[in-house]
Amino acid sequence: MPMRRVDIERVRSLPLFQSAAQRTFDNLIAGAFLQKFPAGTTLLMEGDPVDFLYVLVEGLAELQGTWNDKETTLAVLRPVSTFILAAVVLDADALMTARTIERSDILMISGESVRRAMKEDAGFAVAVAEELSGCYRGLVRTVKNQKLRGASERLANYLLAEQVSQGGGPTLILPHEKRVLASLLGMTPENLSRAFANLADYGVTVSGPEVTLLRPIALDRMAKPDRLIDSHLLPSAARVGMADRECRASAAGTIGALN
Amino acid sequence: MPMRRVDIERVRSLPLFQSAAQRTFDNLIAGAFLQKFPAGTTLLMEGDPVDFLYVLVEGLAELQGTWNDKETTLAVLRPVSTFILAAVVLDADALMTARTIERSDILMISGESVRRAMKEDAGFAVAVAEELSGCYRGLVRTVKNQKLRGASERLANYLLAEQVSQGGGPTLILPHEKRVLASLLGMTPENLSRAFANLADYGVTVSGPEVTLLRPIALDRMAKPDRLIDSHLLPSAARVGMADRECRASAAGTIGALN
DNA sequence: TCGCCGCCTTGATGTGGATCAACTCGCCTC
DNA sequence: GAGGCGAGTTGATCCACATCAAGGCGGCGA
Repeated sequence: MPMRRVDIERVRSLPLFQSAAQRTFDNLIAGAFLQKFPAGTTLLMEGDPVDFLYVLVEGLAELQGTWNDKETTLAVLRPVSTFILAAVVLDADALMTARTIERSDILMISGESVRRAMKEDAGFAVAVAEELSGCYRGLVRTVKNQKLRGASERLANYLLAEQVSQGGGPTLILPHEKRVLASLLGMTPENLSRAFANLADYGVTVSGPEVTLLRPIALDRMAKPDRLIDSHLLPSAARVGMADRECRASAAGTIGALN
Repeated sequence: MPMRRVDIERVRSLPLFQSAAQRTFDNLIAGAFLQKFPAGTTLLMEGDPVDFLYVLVEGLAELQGTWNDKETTLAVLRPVSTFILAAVVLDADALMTARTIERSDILMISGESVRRAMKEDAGFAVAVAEELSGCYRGLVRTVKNQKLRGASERLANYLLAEQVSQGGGPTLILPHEKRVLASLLGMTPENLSRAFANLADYGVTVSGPEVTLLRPIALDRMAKPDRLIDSHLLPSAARVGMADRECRASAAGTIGALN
């Protein structure tokens, strides 16, 4: 329950908190608490009022949306990222359900104190606006990805993005069940299997959670990744700093800090 | 080119600017200019650097995304709304193309000065964060709408939303060409026609741009609108103020202030 | 007034993806 | 080690939606 110094440092170094005054940051974490949740825990239900800003410090979590008994995954979050920020800022009800995928450590910061901190510390308010801008742009990418691409194209681009985020080697590990990936990419599990089968022609081989890209150039040619949809291809690597936090948000995949 | 007092007042009363200090506001519009554009003008191309925050004061505009020679409409904007805010905050390239649909009056505010104003005026920075939160949530609704509903369901919900936004009468006027609507709803024009035909069973009759809902209850039962997707059904109408700006963002339709 | 040109509609056909059902395989329990 | 999951794959079928091809209709310019 009490935060370790290490965890505090990790949170402090998030873009969201980096430019906040020390006093602001102290106030924020003063009333916050770190909690461990087992896999599969629902942290927050769609439609519920949101009392906390959540920070995933360790583990894996998922944001999903529901309608008419259908369910879809909107994002998979990995550490360290914040979520539910927009609802906190507006003090509104959650539009998405948040669930842990793995056992996770989650920091919960009072929403009320976040709103207060924004009013008192312009630096923090700016950071919040920047974070939200990145989230927003991540979602724009997601919508374009959904509306403009077919299923295998979405998968191909997801794989290419995962590849770079896992170091660029030819083989990568799917970070979670295929069923979750299918939902994230907007298809059924059955269809994800078939999409993988299609990509075999482009040198994609699958073995359990392990995917190897044997012909990355061929795959790239079919995937046609685009910097205005797929955030893994950065403009030039020059601007690594602040404003680039957007780059953590991937259209098809793990959206860094979503809400 | 010089702004009329009326226009200034309209802009000033936007949620984005309401809580800004007078001095901040004056600085912002000092370097701004109002310009008229004919219908079909491209204001900003996908991928271009963004130098201005745009405010649609009069007319109708559209935001679209492209990939691989395909095009899709992400939002239709009506006055008064701002757009391209997220890109301005991050000083990043545009992810969407902005086009006028009708002859429009557009106010352009220096992006640089917006970023400066945020740092100097915490009230304004908070307003920007709130605006972005609303935009973000609008997009979450859009994604859910897209991934969870079928074409006729999307159309039905669009019509119900338009109905309330046009005063609640049984007949409403489509604000733009059907082809744009089709793209916005994620289908082809041909399919939009057929979707309208489907809805005939639920009392929807179409005559040119004029749509009449003869059996709103039946239509509602098939559309299954949901407050977590369709923002036209507000929680309680109690909170009309600030934080509720989000309500202007409609999942399927005219997203109030998008970027 | 005629004729052209978009927008919209309608029909015929094709296809991507959903659905339903069966089967495998690894894992966990007993 | 037998049984029983639940995840994943595979195949058969179905359906929603896209695509292709005409045709109607209204607006606008010559």
